[in-house]
Amino acid sequence: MNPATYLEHLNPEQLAAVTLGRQSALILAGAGSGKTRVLTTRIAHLIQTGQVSPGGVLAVTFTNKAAKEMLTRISSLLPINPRGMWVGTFHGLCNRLLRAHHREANLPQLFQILDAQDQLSTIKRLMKLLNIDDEKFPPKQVMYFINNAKEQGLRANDVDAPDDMTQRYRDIYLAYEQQCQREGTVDFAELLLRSFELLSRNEPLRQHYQARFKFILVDEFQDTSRFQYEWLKQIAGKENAVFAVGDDDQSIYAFRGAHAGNMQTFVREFAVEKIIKLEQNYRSQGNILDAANVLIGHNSERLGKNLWTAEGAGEPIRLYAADSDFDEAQFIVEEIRALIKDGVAASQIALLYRSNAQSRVLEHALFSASVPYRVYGGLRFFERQEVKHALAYLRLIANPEDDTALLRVINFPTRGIGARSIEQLQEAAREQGISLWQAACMKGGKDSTKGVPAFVLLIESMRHETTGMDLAEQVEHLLQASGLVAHYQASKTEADRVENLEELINAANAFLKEYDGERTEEMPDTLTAFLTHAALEAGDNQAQSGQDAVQLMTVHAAKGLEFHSVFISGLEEGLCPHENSLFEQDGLEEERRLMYVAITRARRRLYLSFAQSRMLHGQLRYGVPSRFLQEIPEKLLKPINAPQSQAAASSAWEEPRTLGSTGIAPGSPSAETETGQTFRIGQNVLHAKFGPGVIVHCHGRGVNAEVEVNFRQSGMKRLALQYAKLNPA
DNA sequence: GTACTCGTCATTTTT
DNA sequence: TGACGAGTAC
Repeated sequence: MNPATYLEHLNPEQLAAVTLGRQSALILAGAGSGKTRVLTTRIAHLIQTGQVSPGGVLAVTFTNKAAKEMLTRISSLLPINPRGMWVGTFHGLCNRLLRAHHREANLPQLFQILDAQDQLSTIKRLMKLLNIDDEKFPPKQVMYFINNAKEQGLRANDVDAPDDMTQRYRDIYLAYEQQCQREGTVDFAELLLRSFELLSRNEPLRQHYQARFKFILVDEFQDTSRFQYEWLKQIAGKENAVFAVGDDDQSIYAFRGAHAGNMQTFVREFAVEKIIKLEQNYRSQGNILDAANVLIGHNSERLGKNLWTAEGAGEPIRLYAADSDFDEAQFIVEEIRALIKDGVAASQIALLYRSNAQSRVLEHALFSASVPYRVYGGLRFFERQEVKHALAYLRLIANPEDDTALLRVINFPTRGIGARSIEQLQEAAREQGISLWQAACMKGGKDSTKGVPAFVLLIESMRHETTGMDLAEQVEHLLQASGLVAHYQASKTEADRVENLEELINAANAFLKEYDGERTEEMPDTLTAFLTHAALEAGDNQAQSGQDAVQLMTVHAAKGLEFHSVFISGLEEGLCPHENSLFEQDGLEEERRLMYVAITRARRRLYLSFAQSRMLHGQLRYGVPSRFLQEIPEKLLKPINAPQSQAAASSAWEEPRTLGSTGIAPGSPSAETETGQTFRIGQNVLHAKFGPGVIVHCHGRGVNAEVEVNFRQSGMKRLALQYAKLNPA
């Protein structure tokens, strides 16, 4: 394509970002401001104008989906083979690096990648072996400890252990480290750490890559963790230009290590001169953007940005106050039907919520009204147990030393190898410092038609019979030979899993088509490549795709997407913002960003709703409208109703309304104690006896001050502040 | 080994 | 409320 053509439709800021020379820059790209376009156009432009060859480009994204999208869009701009470019997730790129330099990284070339499940089961197994009480040391905590250490760049021996407890954790970490090394397995955090160490310890290698990647681009920079940032520094060196694109207002993954503060650090450490703000929004209409802008304005830790649109104000934001979660769902379904009737595609309607538990009522209502819908979340394809079983057989073919895989299938389908035999194997393996597979092979002997010897034979014959087959044939053969298909077919309750096994053959075929022609020096083995693919991208996590259906998902899952119409439901204190977040550092601001992300998903129509009562954990809870609703200017909102039920009339709703017509409870109906301590509706409190709860109703002052509190455990209580030991949470 | 019961737990999640 | 894991009984 002619450069003039693809540069033509960019706005001035986008153009400046795209055509920036070789210098580090921070692009603050607001929601819907065309950041992917900027990224891909820049890469195309750099190559087109000869500033760099494809091999000199490194682009990092957070999801495989984003990486794929980027490659597709670059290919549509440029007639080049994008293969020379390194575009991928942090983990994908680390994998590539480690495969290419496995010797230097002290790994077998065919190392296997453990997903979170595998990692946890490895830890559990190890702890059992070491006789560690899993009550005192919950395996999940151990996993968290290990990953946390790795995220700080620490090996087991580097971890500070001031007390016995930590020391014990460290011991397990050490054992885990050794176990992985023995098995040739690598977890997600290890991919990062290992490749970081590879680069930092191997100067020639580091220089090689630093010389190669002249232009480094990072997408969703606000989501980088501290360690990922260090990793970037390592590969970028001092000379190279890092082009970081991100939006601090959309940082919603702090809970899993994202550190938006990297943006400021980056500006400082990379001597960034150019900070370009992309503020023109091409997605939402004015009212929606105004609401988003005002809301996010309540956050203090911001780099500062204001979205605007060339389009008109559009429709007002609709606000619905529901009596109950049931009523809320009912309302949403009615509106959805009306929208669909007006010609909006069902797939252009999204139903967003803070936590997955909220989807149930909504699903139920949609189902009853026979509105087609699709729920995102839940198990992903490669995480399903039947698929993991099948993959375990594949893994054993590729590498029999893989204890995790062996344990997974040594007795699945059942073949008479009980817990005792397995313990014996583990015992033998530990004593002699060998793998379970080796121990199993030695246990040969008398009757090779049963038990462990039969299993050894089975795996070996599988390996022989599959040599020479292509990947899909191998998968198909293993499914049969292992007895997996027969097992599931025979099952009454799990027969549907056979479909997924068949789907695995399709996945193998699809994988072959996509990757086999492009075998690289880093990845000569198709089987390992496929297993890596399975671990690194677990596949879709949406149920039944296809079909035009309403989309249900958490706000987190909606990031990066857009819809004609968006419903944000459950806007109650305790849910959104989530009560747990209030205890966290920067928690409330992150919740507000979440709300910001949710709002900016909508193109034309936005519905906000809350319910005064909601079934949660089997208990009826009375909620108070989210403070975020009060932060949105009233003039942008159009109340659909005022609450009318008896329940509503007798509860918090009777308090004077400062916001009048919107039906939003005021921010300050409060009760004050003699000592001057005040409590207000919606506030989270802690009671000495009843534990945590939310204030639902306040009345009186001084010695007469009373509050009604909905306690998490014990439900509604009316307390006289004079006596109750109530503290703000 | 499997089917059942009981107890526990309950944001958000990609790689 | 309901999903899941561990433990128990056959």
